Amino acid sequence: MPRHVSCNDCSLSPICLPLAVAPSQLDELDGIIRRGRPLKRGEHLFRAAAPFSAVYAVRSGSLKTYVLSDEGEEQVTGFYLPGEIVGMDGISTAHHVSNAKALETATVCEIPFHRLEDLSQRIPSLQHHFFSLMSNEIRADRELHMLLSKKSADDRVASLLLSLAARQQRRGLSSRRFRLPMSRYDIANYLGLAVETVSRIFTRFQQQDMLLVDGRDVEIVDREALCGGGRLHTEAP
Amino acid sequence: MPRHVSCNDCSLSPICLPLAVAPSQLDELDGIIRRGRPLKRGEHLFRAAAPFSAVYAVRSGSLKTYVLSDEGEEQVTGFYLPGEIVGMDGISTAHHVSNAKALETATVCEIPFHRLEDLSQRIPSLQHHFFSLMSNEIRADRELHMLLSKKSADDRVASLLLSLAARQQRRGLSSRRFRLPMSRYDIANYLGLAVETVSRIFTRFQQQDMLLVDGRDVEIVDREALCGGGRLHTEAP
DNA sequence: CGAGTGTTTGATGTAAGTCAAAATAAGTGG
DNA sequence: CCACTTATTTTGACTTACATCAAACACTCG
Repeated sequence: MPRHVSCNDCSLSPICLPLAVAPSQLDELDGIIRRGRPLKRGEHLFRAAAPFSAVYAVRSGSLKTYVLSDEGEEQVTGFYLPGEIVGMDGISTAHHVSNAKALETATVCEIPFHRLEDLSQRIPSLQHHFFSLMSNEIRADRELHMLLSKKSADDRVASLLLSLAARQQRRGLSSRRFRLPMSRYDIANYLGLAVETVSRIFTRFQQQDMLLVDGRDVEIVDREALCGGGRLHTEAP
Repeated sequence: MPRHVSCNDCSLSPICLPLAVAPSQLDELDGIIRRGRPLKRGEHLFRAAAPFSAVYAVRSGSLKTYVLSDEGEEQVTGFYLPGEIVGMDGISTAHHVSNAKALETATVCEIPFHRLEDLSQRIPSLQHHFFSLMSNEIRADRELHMLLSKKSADDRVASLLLSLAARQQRRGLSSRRFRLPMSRYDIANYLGLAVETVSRIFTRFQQQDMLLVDGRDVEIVDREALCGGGRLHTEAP
């Protein structure tokens, strides 16, 4: 992938920020974006407490965000795939509150936030889109809240798989077969489960012919069953 | 409380939207705000799937937001106290995704969202403040995520009590003694616990001289111990 | 090719859920 | 204002889903 592809030429533009900007104004957006060198697996994009100055659009690869509790234990708070925006939780505090780390080789577009704010003053649709993006993030968090507080371990894993599948689809990729960018440990941590539990659920889903698993490669065989929350083809009473 | 108090005269203005608007422009903000009749306990401010047209600033009383799962079970997603903004999760979808219900008699200021967007185009600090507000919401959700996926029932209840205390303080009220606007059921639901568990924890906190509880009236006796997550005065190893 | 992660599988423990029922509080209509 | 109904809260006995502990088994990558 070329280092200095412009928004104009970027294949992600239909699902990224450019979708909110008229073609005639796209150069203005393009002008404030800084394309960085690729991050290697394990490298940090930003760390908690570092000054907040920008949000980032993932161009390739993937990242996870996490926070450390007072006791130093890690909590994975999100996974970010190409076309998604990471770093929006730092806006209110002037410093980042989470850490962002590459799960694999990844490239991001850096969008200096104060310049994005300036631009949003002149491009109403961009302001609106950014409000929407943040609102989406809030909505996703509410769903996660439900997942963590009400749903079984099976439901949680199924739900994450379906979310990843949907996000693949949005990029025009297969929603049936894909490679998980994150470890079982990260999945478990994100979903509030033990690694062993996640591993057992993957094998069980496979035994129940809902999923084909080969390490990090997964194929969703029975989408309906997964939607039904892991409970295999149960009928309502 | 008078029906048509303006932002100028509202005691909440230092912690509400007006804090982001210069006094000279406050009338413009004031002009788009609609003050509704009080909501009675149990009345809905908005319902999921209803068209989204506004966000709301709580002026008095309190509300909870909740979503219903496919199976019809309720998940409480948040509590909103005076000075706080409710309804921001509907921005991206053009319809509300959650329900908002008054926990007690409550009054709100309705802020038509498209007019707020227009105003934000002209008042940069208002745009920034609104980005901040949403970012704050995201950050709070991340903390909740940690709470739900890593922390014990004790920690969760303690954490909610401390959050409510902090929000009391922001309004200039006592952070030691206050009245819980929500039922044990709502607390349990919000924190992903059973009602019985919450009730037991309240009594235990009282036995451990951390809390004084009389129905919904609480007094935080040992703030440190609560911060320490319910684990009574544990030292770091 | 060996050291170090990451993943799977099995055996056992426990925090918190569920079920049941009493005690208390909050409405509500006569 | 009081009797009655309906919600909310508390307490106790029992159950369970998932965590934890332990150990073998793959990758992968210097």
